[in-house]
Amino acid sequence: MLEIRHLKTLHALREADSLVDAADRLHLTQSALSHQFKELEERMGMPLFVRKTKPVRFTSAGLRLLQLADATLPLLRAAERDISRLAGGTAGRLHMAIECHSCFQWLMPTIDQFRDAWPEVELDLASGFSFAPLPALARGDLDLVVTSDPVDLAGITYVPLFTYEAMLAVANQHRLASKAYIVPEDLLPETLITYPVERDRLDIFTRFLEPADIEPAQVRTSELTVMMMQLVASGRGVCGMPHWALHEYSSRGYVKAKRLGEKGLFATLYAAIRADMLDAPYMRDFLLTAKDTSFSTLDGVSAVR
Amino acid sequence: MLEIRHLKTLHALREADSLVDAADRLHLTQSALSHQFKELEERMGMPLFVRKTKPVRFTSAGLRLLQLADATLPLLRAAERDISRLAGGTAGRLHMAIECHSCFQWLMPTIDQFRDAWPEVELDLASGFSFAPLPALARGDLDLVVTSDPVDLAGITYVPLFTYEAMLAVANQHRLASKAYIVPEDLLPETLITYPVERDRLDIFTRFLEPADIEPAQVRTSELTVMMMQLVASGRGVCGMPHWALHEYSSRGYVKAKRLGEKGLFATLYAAIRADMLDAPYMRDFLLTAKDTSFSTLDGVSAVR
DNA sequence: CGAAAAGGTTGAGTTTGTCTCATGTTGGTG
DNA sequence: CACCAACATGAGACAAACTCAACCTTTTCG
Repeated sequence: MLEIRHLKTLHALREADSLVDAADRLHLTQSALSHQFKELEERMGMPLFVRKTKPVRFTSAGLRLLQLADATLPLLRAAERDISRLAGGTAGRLHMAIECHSCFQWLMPTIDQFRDAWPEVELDLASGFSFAPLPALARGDLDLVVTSDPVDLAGITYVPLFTYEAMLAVANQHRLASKAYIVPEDLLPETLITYPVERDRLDIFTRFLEPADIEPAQVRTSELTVMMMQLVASGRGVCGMPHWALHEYSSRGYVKAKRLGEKGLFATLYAAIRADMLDAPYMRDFLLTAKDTSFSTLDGVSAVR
Repeated sequence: MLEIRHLKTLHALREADSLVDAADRLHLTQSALSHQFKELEERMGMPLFVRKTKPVRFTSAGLRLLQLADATLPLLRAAERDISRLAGGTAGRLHMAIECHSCFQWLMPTIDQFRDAWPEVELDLASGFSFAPLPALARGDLDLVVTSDPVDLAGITYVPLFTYEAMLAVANQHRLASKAYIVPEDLLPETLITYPVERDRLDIFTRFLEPADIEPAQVRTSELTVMMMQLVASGRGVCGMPHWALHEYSSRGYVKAKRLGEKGLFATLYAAIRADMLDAPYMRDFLLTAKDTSFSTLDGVSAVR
């Protein structure tokens, strides 16, 4: 019924002040506009503007449609721009979210580097998200989610970034500090410090304590890594943490990092993206950059920054 | 380039879970949709969805267009609904603004009555407007403005509602209370109470005091009519006011209403509307109702409510 | 005052686009 | 292996939208 062409014509007519002028702007003949309006006004059942005046005057119906044009045409242009960016591949959008709470410090250098290489790509990082990130990814609201447990979802692929060891941070003089590795039972009398998230998103519960059916004496949470290290160092608890996040503190002798289980507890971080985004050159580059950065961070004799 | 049809098809495709199904909903053949998408994807330079899966899976580009569809299709529907209301004439919109500060109490019974007669018409009354109402009327943001000074504006017509006399309210024992009528000089030593609006919108200045080049000893403002009457009754000032607004107070002996000038100061209230709205039946009826109500109010032995 | 210019309408003819119909292709399934 | 379901493709039908040319109407200006 109503077409975008009509909205564009109305819009042009407001800018111009006659049909002739508007036709020029639209690269059409004046006759075309006349026909167009005749038919549209017939369909609408009333005139849309008064032709005799200069500039033309719109009727209430015309004004209502202009209002619609003002609301929709910009949206349309924005979408078309986004699409052509997607097609071009040198620019686009990269809205991220991270599930892994201690990934900030690792992600930042990646982002910094990426921003230099792809200044045209619109970067955004949703951190404290109140929504489920994977559905948002599938819906198109997000473009990349960093997660450690890949769930099978149509259209979503997981690109492994790196594997790390989750370790236990204990105070230097802690009774566990001299053990070769930690077993679940060791945590029975301990206070465990975690990030304030659900248990089933913490590997130390899902893959270490719960399989052995062990519950620590106490569990407390903290938002900040430094705060957690503070608590651990002063002997008020222990905490599980990626060894690369721990490195900064253990290498300076603040705390000791202990292996969890005889063979260690390893986890892999994945970048979840929509399958078709694998083709976007900037996405390929981001993933490579992320892997590179993680290697230098992991082997890092240098402190994590 | 991009057409509404495409957005509708995409939308239908998301609800359905195959091209065949979507085609059914749109009352088209599957072939039509296939052609449509082929051409659209060609224009966009990339696929919009994956066909092999059930339900279909959208690519990033497809999701972006769906987002556009979600944003624009509702706007479109709303506009079409408004237009068909305008055409039908039994329903529509009537957003009003009043320039005349003391018109509320007069307008209310009109509105009450109108609402009963035209329940389908969406009524709104913008009172404390920070914007200029007449341009808003021309733009289509408003549909009716009650004003006492009609300025010539393309496409705007003024329908006279009623003529009233502006009078001066004074305390019963006031020195002016016994005069047959008030002359500008009488106000020289007085405190004049007005509504808090610009002077050039107050008839007592523009058409009574300023022509005689008289300035009252003091001018103070008040928002509420009752408050102004209170001040007048206790002898702390005088105020100009439509006689119908004054009637409630003067008829009960709280204040006295005096004529301004020998022949009185008369003003006419107009309803400003866009010319083409004169044809809308509900608008015609509103204007008639307004005139009727104003008559009963004006002759009103009954108090204004 | 009359002619030219400018804005708009209308009808005919042409182009373009969009649908249907018929048929071909592909991937999964009893 | 044949069949089915989903989708693709080509040809033709039809409608929509544009251009061209002629015509009407109002304004402008010598």
